Amino acid sequence: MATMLEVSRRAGVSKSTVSRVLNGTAKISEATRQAVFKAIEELNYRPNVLAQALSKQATNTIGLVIPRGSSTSNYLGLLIEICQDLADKAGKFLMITQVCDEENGGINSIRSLVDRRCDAVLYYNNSFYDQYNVNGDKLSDLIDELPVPLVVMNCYLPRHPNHCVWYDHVYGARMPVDYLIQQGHSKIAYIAGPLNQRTAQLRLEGYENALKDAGIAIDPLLIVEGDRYYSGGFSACNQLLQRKAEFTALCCFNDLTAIGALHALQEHHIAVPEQVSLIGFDNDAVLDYLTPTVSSVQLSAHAFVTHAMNLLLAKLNETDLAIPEASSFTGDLVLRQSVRAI
Amino acid sequence: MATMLEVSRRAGVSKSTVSRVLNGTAKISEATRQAVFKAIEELNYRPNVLAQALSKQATNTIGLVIPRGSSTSNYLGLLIEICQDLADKAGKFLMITQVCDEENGGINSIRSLVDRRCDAVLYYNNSFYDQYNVNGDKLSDLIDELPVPLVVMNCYLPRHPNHCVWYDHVYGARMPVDYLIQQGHSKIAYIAGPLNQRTAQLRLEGYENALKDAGIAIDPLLIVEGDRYYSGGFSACNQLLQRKAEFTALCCFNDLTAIGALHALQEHHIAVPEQVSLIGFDNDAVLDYLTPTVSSVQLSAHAFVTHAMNLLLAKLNETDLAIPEASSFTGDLVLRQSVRAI
DNA sequence: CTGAAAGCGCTTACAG
DNA sequence: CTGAAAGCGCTTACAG
Repeated sequence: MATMLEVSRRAGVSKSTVSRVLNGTAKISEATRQAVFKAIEELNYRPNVLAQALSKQATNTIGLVIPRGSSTSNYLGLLIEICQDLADKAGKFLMITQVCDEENGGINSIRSLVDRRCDAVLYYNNSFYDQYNVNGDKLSDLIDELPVPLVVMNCYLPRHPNHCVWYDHVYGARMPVDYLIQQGHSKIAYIAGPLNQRTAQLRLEGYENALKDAGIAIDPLLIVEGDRYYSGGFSACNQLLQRKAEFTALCCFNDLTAIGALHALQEHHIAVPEQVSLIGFDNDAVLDYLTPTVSSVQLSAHAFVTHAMNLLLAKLNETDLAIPEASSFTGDLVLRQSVRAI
Repeated sequence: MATMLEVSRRAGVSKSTVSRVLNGTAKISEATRQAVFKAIEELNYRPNVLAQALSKQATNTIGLVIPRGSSTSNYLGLLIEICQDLADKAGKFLMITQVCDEENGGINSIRSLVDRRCDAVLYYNNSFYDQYNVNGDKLSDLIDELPVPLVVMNCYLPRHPNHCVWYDHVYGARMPVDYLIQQGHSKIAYIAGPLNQRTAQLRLEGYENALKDAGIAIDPLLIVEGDRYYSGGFSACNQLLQRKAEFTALCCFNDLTAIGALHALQEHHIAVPEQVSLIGFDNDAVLDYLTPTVSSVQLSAHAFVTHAMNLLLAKLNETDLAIPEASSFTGDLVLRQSVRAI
């Protein structure tokens, strides 16, 4: 790998001149410019970005920490793609790394990006290991300590509301339940996500709140814990059926759970929506192609991620985004064949 | 951000000593060790990885270039997770970036990782923009030119067979067709992927080869182009039905296509598998939860990615993996309810 | 318009 | 066991 010094010698000029030609940071005579470019070409020279960064004390890089265990959803692809696009537009290099210390909530991964002198870091919290939101405190401490801006996605930090962007899972999860109640349902079952996961707790809370507010008693027999995968939805639904507790509607932690449940219902020849109305969560594209098509709640991942990136870029420019009340996102209920009034 | 110099002053020693304590690269008296650690603690010091890399002339980093437009599949999650795990195990930092120059096949993204002095780069080619495999030549040239090892996934480079790992799409795609023929089918339709994509071309070729080898004429009326999404499978299948060309089996470019097609068949009250046998490709987990469950071809992404990473690590150690014949991967046919003999 | 020199924050022979 | 010095490959005042 040729260095700038070698280029300068070959071109018969000084390093400084080569640097100036490359950065367009001073007027250089056309002759020397040509000579420099020729030498660069001949030596196949490429600047050492590390050295540049060290010297300039800036890397022009944004770090993104992505969660593990997302191989079952396409959320990750969206997240990365949106961040990449916005980083490109802002002229920043996006350096992505995956959480390597799940038990520690990814703190090490964030640190590692900062150690590489990212100008700012974006972190997606999958909340899986965060039963009591302990990571929340660690994250808050980290925000105070880090020399660069950190924006946290999918987690609400009371001490740093303007450093995070989160979904209102409670509200999102009660929307389908509210709707079902409005349609005359009162025996509404729920298959939760893994309840050691904060998102799962919050969504269950939404389900319960909707029932409470409607004066419907919460029946523990109508609540089962799934695992956020098809298989968990399938077996949870089978459990539900075994219990013989009647229900006319079933809400699920996510779409995979709902699809697993649908399969269980169909195996038992329980007609959807005639006998049971079904609603998922996430609005996966496949729902439109199932028979029946399945209703769901759509969280606008696009708006969400875009907001987070813009918040980060604003912090970089120290023009903190005027933050609307709270950077909280809810969702929309998307109705399909799987639901009917009673 | 405290520097090593500040730490050394606070501890009353030289920079060299601090460096040695941190790297365990020399015997240091316990007293000074303690003093150094104390100073580090007090100053909240973290080494500048950029400076370390520049000085050591090594970054201990592996670059991974991921494709765009993968937001519809969960392949990306798998790819990243496996690479991250293996990098962790090898004690390397994995630096991920997404292709930012699709039209150029990601060459710039690879370069940008090399400019950041990654010790080696892994690149997943999604082949979408590679109708005539032009990128293949560019990639081959790049391999010759780069100062570090580059391993290319999902693309066969004739000049560099030991720098790439690829799926045998032709063979993979003919497996279901061979099986159907063996089960007595001869009127087998096919919904292709977008045919400007190399993978789609190769899989179509597999379908055609199977028919040819069985002495079955290829009927253009039984071939439609989809778009690799549900919607394309749905409308392609509708086209197929409109043509009134009879078929007893339908193979698809991928599972999304098959699911879209299944929906179209069900809307037309065509029973699967009684009237039409259906086979997808990729073996998405959802297939087990559809009604009927849908057969597919499983490419072992895990083995594939693992092999690629190991190849890269071997190149880093200059102990080029003894490469079996060719780093080519086929798949397995996974049979489910959607297929029956005729 | 161009060069010599100092500096970015580390590591590592070379001495002692 | 420890320090002074040179070097990694750049950038950027400071001169001219």
